[in-house]
Amino acid sequence: MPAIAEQHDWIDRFEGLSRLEPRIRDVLTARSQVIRVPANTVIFGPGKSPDNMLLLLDGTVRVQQLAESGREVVLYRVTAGESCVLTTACMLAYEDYAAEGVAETDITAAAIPRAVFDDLVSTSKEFRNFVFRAYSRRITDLFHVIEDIAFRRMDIRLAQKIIERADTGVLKATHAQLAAELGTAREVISRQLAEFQRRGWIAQGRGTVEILDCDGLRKLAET
Amino acid sequence: MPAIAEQHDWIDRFEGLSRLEPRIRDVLTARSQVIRVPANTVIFGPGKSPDNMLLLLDGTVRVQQLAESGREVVLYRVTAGESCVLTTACMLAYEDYAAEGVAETDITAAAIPRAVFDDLVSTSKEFRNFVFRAYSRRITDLFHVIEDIAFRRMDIRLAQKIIERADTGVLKATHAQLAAELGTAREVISRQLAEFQRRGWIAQGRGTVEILDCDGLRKLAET
DNA sequence: GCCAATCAGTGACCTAGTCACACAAGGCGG
DNA sequence: CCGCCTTGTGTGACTAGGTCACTGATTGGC
Repeated sequence: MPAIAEQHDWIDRFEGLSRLEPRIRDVLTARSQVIRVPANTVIFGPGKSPDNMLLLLDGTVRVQQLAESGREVVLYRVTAGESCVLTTACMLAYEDYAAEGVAETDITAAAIPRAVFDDLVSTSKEFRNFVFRAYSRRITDLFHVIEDIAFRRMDIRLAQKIIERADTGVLKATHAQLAAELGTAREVISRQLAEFQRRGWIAQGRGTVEILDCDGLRKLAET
Repeated sequence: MPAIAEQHDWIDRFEGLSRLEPRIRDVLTARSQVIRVPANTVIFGPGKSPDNMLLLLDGTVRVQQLAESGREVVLYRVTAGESCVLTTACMLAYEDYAAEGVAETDITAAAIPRAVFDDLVSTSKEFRNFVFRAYSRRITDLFHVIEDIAFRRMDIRLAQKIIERADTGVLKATHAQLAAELGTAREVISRQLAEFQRRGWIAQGRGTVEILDCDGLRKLAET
């Protein structure tokens, strides 16, 4: 059986939980459970609300909005060290969401049952802060999405997305995936990428975009 | 001095607070304050976070997103009997919002200081539910905005908006205001309204839209 | 009655999304 | 290794929506 300190270990991966009251740390570790979920699992979605709040330990969860037309937009990603507060919102769901959360990689997460969540919110000021800050962050993310979609040009948004998601200089994604990411149509992406290529900023392969001139992209993205 | 029952009165205007624990009702009334704010006051916005959570007793608050370009979108409205949870989010602000809340009419609201809010969340399960439900509702609203902007046609959105906001059959709003409402440009509204008029669905005046054929509009809106 | 501010209409032009394709690259069973 | 199927990409024609630069109309204030 692992020592208490070891059990507590994962909590420290959450910035917002570092100052959690010791007593609360015990409750959190004792009454939550570390779970593993394979990539591409739908964690929550229309008609599928989970009964646990998830604190992501490893991997990323993509939260996206689906339209009846089949088009999509990515709203935000939950990365390791963050909580999926919308899960909480789903648990208390006022109405069914049109959004879904998908495991983008294999993930491990601490699952906090609803009752425990309620208990923690009630008894720990630090946990309350953590939860409200997480909400705040997500709402800010949504505001950015709205601003982007409503007011920014596609070429700029695409350039940003490429920079943001191509850590190694090569982005593995099809045009269709990038379109879903930005809430537009595949053809639009194809045309924009063709233009980027013509300008020598990128090279394309089947399912990949390679950055050749990051500065070129960045200059556009910062417009 | 008003009787306790009378002091509690406003609480009952909030559906979500009807089952509040009696002890909590007392705290809420004793430690919150009813305030009045004239129309067009900016309640919160970039660089202006309030230190109270507001429960709206009368009037409406319009929450809108501003772009540097000067364009706007209305995100949602808070009406009497609802709480302005984003106010809370602002209080704990993770980051400055690009959104602002404006009193659309003269309003009266119960202001709950931050400390009291925290206290209530901690001690009352009913109040917690109320708060989380309010968050959930707002997030749902934001999802709808995203869906609308990203995937729906302007003519449909405009028709819906007209129906939604013209209770008496006459809508008092300039083209520019409708454009800000939907996050588009004034010219687009002008052209769409001209088309609606041509079809005999509406009549226009300076700053007004009169519905002539609600069924016509509705048929479009339900597409 | 005049002026300035506000509101609405319009054409030209550009960006974005839709539709209907053609075509190319890999994957795989035979 | 070949044909075939799936998936990914390219393209032209067209519609919808957004921008720009105007004009003209209405109205409230002096």
